[in-house]
Amino acid sequence: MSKVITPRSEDYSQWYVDIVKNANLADHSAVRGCMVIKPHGFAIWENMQQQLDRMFKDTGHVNAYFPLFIPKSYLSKEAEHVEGFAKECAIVTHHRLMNNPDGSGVVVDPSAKLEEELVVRPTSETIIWDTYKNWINSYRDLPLLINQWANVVRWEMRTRLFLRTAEFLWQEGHTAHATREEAVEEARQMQKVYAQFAEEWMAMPVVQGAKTPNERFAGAEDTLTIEALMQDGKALQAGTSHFLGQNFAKAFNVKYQDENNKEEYVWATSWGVSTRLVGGLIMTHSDDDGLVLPPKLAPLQVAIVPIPKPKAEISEVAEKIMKELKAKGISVKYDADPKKRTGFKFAEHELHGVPVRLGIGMRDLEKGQVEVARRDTKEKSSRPLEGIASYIVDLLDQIQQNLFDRAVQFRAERTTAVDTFDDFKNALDEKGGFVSAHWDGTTETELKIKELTKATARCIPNDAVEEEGKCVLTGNPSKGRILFARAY
RNA sequence: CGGGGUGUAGCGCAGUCCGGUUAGCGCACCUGCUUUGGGAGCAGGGGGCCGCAGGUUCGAAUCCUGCCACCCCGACCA
Repeated sequence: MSKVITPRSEDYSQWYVDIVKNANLADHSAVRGCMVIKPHGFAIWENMQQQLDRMFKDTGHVNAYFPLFIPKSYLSKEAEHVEGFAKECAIVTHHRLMNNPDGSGVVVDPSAKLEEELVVRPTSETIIWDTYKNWINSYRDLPLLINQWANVVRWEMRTRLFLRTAEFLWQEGHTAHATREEAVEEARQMQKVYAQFAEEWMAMPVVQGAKTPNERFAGAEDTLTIEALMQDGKALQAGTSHFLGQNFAKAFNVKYQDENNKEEYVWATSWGVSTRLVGGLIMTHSDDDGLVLPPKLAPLQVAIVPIPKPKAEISEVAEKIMKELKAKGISVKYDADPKKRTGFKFAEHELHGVPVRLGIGMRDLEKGQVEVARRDTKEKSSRPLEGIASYIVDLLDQIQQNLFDRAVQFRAERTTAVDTFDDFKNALDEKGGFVSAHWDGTTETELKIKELTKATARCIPNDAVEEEGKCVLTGNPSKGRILFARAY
């Protein structure tokens, strides 16, 4: 039986699609640019949501929900203050259908034209700030720390499963603060929360940094980002946290009175991560046998397979192990389906990314053993039944750590510091990955580099050291290195 | 929106150039037997408005016209 996954070396893009489809995560929808997230894919997203939500609440945020439809005029208000807001949107113009007079289905009722068009939210800043205007009067109302879990729609010209779909699920935090300092600190805090989630839960190392002015979110004074590196050497913007200054407060007239009776515009942040993270997770860890999931986010952590088929003695042992594992908070399934062959089950669990598989056969039981297979390294070993549950708990931790270490090592191998433009181009062509280089700080140079190499400025790393140097393209003076990469 | 490509069974494809029996193959699915410690083998079977709409023709998956959808590469973006 041949493999169902295209080896990565042949076509990375196809490899990624193979995994998404064969592991039953998602599919293209019949609706333009949208995707259907299947149960197994959604379960991963749910686990992400659950942990992120916990982290948001631990940092003082609460959830709320705002409308899907945004009157077009709200976006005009934003546009007056902000250049380059999102323009690729779905727009609602009518509110009724009617039977087609010629009998062929339904048509839009022309008499049901909306007075004002509604835009399906591409992001919620405008409607949220229009609402905040009514919620904020006094310094006592601040800070306002709200998050929303929602779907948004952007009429992207080109879509890619999980990474860029016309409709996607995300969370967007929108906060209002009395002072600039507090808002800046909030934006930094959320960047850290995202980085911690990416590294500790997704086992996906990220670079924390700030976007260059050119790459900033429209309307932001500062855009903080976490940047991950995929196995094909392309970078992925995995999350952003924006310091919005007073731009939205001014656009929507959101003011508060301070202790001295003085009126002041509030300071704002917004931050978000999306189902794109699921794509990032797949592209960070998976291999030619399918999905590889970090134990902390795997919908199923342990699969127990009877070899060669279910038997009373085996299921008895399996039940006992399951009980112990469940008591330790581990999700586990006994795959006793007699219709599927053993080898098929092995392959299927690997395809689905189950971190640990236990194989139990009569031969093992006679020796008081079970077979333990780990997904990350594909190593198999026989372990004594005695104490197997705590062994597995440790093993899951080890796998989580190993995935992270492996990804860190990969990133280190694909990160190159260069001082000449030739080296810059060579590094991109030969290794891909991040290229660390001096830059003169102008948008003009940044765009020129993009034009010549297809690499964009990913970020100015938070931990960049002050270092005198010369811009890799222009030779103009530079105070530090920033990261470039070809990106998704 | 520009350039290229593809639409044939649930999925992947051949057939189209050069029109001609009943449209074919692999995987998947159903039935039976044999298997069963790494994606089983054999035998039998079910499933098609050949993207849609026109046209040419005795005859169209195949030729012509128009439309639609999807994919890849750009531009845009989380």
